[in-house]
Amino acid sequence: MTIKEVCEQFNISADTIRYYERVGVIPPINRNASGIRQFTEENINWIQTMTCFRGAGMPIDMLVEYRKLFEMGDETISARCELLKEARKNIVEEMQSYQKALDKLNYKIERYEEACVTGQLIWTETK
Amino acid sequence: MTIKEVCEQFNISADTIRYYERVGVIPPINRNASGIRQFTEENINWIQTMTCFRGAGMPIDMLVEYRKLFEMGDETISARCELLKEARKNIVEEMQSYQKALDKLNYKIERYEEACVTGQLIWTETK
DNA sequence: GTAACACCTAGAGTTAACTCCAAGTCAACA
DNA sequence: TGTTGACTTGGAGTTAACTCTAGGTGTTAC
Repeated sequence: MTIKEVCEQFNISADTIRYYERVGVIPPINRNASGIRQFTEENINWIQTMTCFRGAGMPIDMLVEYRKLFEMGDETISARCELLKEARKNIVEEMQSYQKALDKLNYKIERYEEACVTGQLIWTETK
Repeated sequence: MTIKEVCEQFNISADTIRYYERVGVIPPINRNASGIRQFTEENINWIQTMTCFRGAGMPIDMLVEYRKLFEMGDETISARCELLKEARKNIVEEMQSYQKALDKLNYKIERYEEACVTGQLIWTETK
């Protein structure tokens, strides 16, 4: 698979993929005779996982750390598990913030929609 | 209320509050005779709302835009409503990404925990 | 054979959102 | 009265995560 196809599949730029390889978010990608990246199934799986985690705000250095541990083999299984649990904790917390904002937005949007109809904007809470 | 108390209440830095005032995320705060900010109830409400929205990734310039519209009075009600709907759309999308990552994390953590017990790491999916 | 195109590298530049710094003011206390 | 500590300002610096640029190579289309 070429870089272009990967870009299209995951909707990220070629620069981003090259950057991810450079810093170690994804493994080194094999090149063909003329130096062009040829992505294997396994490469694609890494990209899929890492872009998924990035999409939930997991920082680059945490992803790099995870991959490093992975490279070190089975003796890092519990370390990887702990890392992922920490990531999960962060994500759950983030989602709670998002939910709070969503509740507030829904409340405000409702009030604004009432106001559009009635011409009266009434906040029964400051939420 | 002093800046220190506001910091403690919302767990943000004084620099951030001053920055928010400077760029227009929150209204100009009244000063006492010696130039020190005195936060009113209404100021606090703004800070509460804006930090809530920021906590869900809503960008600064969108918050500034919202406040600008608010300052302009009732004729911007529908514009504010649209802005908040767009923000909500973004947040809902973000939450979906977060949920996907969370599912993947849960799957991986389960496999890793099995592996810690059995010594066997078995991925039945590449998710 | 040459033009267009997709790719490569190294390294510099950009952006958002803070965060820090220097220099100064003011109130309260020893 | 002087020093401590919380605050002020304008402006510079930082950080993460890309994103862009310049200069180059290899493959395909006419």
